[in-house]
Amino acid sequence: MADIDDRTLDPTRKGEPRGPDARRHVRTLADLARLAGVSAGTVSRALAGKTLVNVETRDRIQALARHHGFKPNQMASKLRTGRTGVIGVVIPLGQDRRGQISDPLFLRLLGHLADELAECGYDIMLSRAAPDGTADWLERISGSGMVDGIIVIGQSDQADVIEQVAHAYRPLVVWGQGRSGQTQCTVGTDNELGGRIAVEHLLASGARHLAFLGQTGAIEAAARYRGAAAAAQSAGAPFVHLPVDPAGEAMGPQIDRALAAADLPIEGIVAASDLVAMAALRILHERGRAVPGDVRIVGFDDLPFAAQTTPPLTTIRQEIAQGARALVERLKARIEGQPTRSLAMPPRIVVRQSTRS
Amino acid sequence: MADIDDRTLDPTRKGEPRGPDARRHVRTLADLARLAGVSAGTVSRALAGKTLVNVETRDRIQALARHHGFKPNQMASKLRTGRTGVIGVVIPLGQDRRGQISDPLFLRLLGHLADELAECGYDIMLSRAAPDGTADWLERISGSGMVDGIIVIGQSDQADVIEQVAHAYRPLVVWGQGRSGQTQCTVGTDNELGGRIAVEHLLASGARHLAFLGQTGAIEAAARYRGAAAAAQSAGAPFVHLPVDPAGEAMGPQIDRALAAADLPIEGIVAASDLVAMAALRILHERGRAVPGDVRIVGFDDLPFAAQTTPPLTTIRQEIAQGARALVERLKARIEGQPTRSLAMPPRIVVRQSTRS
DNA sequence: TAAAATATTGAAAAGGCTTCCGCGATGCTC
DNA sequence: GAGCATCGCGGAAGCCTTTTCAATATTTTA
Repeated sequence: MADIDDRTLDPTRKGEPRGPDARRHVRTLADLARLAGVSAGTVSRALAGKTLVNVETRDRIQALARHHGFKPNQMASKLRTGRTGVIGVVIPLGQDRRGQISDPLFLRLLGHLADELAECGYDIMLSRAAPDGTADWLERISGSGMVDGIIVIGQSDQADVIEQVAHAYRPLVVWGQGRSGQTQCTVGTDNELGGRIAVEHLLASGARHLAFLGQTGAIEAAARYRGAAAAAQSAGAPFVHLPVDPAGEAMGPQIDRALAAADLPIEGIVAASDLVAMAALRILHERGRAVPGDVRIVGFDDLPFAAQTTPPLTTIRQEIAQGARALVERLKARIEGQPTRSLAMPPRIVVRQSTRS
Repeated sequence: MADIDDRTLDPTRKGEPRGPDARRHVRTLADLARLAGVSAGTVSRALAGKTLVNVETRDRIQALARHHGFKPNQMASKLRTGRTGVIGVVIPLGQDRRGQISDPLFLRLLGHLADELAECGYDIMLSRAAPDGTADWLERISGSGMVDGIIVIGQSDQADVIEQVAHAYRPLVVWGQGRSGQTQCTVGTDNELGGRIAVEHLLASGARHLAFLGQTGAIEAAARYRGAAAAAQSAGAPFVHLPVDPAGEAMGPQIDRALAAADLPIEGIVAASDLVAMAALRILHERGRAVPGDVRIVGFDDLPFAAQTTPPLTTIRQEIAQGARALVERLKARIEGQPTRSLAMPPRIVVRQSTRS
């Protein structure tokens, strides 16, 4: 560990943390009001840009505030108005993944949400919640007046808890697989359709003996599997499930074993995610099976790296930018008390070399 | 777009949003105090778990609060105590990347920060800031009493602005490349050392004609290049710079051109990031150049997919989990007014097949 | 020119919580 | 049994804004 020269401790600035030239006496509206020779109320109105103040006093006060680097205390403001301007974004951690937000898709969705919410003036309060069996992880956020609304990214295994909270707390939207008859408003990809599209594409490209690679514990992966299996069945194509753990180090050997265990020579693979597909590409290459020559592979998500695999990966693309927009739009509607409908976005297949012969 | 059945609009719950059985009269401490037959102060102490209240009244009040689903209003609490329990995490967007947090390393670091901060009871306020030439994007957050401290992820091209704010606002730490003589406290990888390690590894594995692949606009990438170039020079090995754009769609063709343009047969490549390295692997494979046989490649970051490329990628690993811990630890120290030192973590090379002959 | 309307501003009341201060009541010491 | 420390709790001040409400000052209208 190399230490870098650091002059953080400036002895001349020991007591009060004050600005460059001691103009930091201004901490509250009242301070600024005194300086401007008006009342606190007027300052408040002026800084809020209200028209009820004389234009020139307003400009004068704003200039003064800028000069002193004064920003009204947000906590007081939020308390008074009852509006926080903050949206809680919470990612429930399933019991399997311990203490680490790992899903790259969620992370990217978060990035898009940050854009969308910033666009309409909201700040984001991020919580990675470790469900503990009760609904407390969610109610801690919804019930404390900290946020104006909540976006839950991924239900994990907490769909029931979320549903329960959604009954009493309206400004709440969820990214994930929707279920019919639910109260909560979900936005997500139609995973079942995605699985079907993948299988149909494989069949059309000439593959007949198919496999689904990856675990189906998550509700989304299960839907993908269902769709794929249904499509294979209706085409009369053989279809097996090869479960491998997407997170662990051992994914390589697992895929290896799974492929070896299949008693048919697999010709087409639907992977539960791009990362699984990528690992499969590598394993197959190492075993000397050509892609797409011997085996074709379809991934899921279309993360940025999917275009850079060897060979580039055909994949079922989730439109997360669009999803983020839909989530925010619905949340805003719900905050205003309007009704919303859940949305299952149809995925789109992006065909690259891994299925092109 | 398929619509899912949604019973969100329950006509029986039109007016006040109240809980299942109308026990939602409890909105404030005073309400609960009335119910419990004590004063508001006592309720406050009881819910805070203070020892100044009788154990049995405390338990009684806590049970009552739980039963009514009451959580103290955070805004009021924060206003009163002056402590927000919130850390601002801000990612400045350089002018090049327009409106999208894209760097997967930053996103992963964010995940680790979420873990670390949750650990010590902090919430995260996430801001993706679009710098506008002034320091306002940062002061908006630091100056408004919204957060107890700030973590900046990646300086982008705002190092000077950050430095300026750091003079007046102490609870601020930065992820990124440190510079000597700075006031701000940075934690980051020693990128220069990383570049050097990569080149030394390539040289040791027998490659002599080397190239650095990727742009050096970002301060971190520039340091990697510097280290690599210095190591190559001191070994007397030929070294060229092939700039390609890491973000755009056109990276493939760019790499193609860059490799074709080099007048020497490149034997070893240091990539600016894993994603660039991955694209290079693909291009080389398509052109029939064997990795590691003809060319060896070293990536940078060690993102999860680096282990799954074909062949698996040797890469300079950034210890971001450790980095997140260091950031939070330093931030806590600074919040308490203690001095801190910047930290440049030595990276570690992870050797995989892409450099193993 | 008087009356009414408008434009600005000040004073003060929330908003919900935390915490200092102080008062009874209880337990202890000698 | 008197004096003293402790305990448990109620009362009230204060955190800093926003937003009425009312009061002046300025115009406009009749």
